[in-house]
Amino acid sequence: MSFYDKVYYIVRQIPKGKVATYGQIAMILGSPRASRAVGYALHFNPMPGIIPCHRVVNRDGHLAPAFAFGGIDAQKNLLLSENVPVNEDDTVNLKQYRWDGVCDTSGVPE
DNA sequence: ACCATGACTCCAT
DNA sequence: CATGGAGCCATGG
Repeated sequence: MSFYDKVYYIVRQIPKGKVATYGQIAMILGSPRASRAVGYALHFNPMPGIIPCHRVVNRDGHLAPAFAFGGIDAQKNLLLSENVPVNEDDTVNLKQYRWDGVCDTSGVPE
């Protein structure tokens, strides 16, 4: 499994009604500073319908400025559909909605 | 191995 | 709070 594939695997596991940050995904993959590579991975192969990238936000909970599914508006709409409130600033309350699931690569296929 | 790229993050101004 | 510069990482040429 490539780094990117792991990213997709992790993102796919984000439970409905929760969001994860690039940094958190990177941390789960074992490289807390690879947030950049994570974002790049999602960008170059978003796999619509399979990877809920709308649940992936930056450290501020701010939605991606270049959401490929139809813009931030679409991403915001998707989050709202999952009971995840989005502020006027296009941000979510990480304090309450940050994904606190598994934090290791135990179940991540190589 | 080196350079360039990018949905990131941190620090300084 | 807005803007700019530098650091980090994985991938591809």
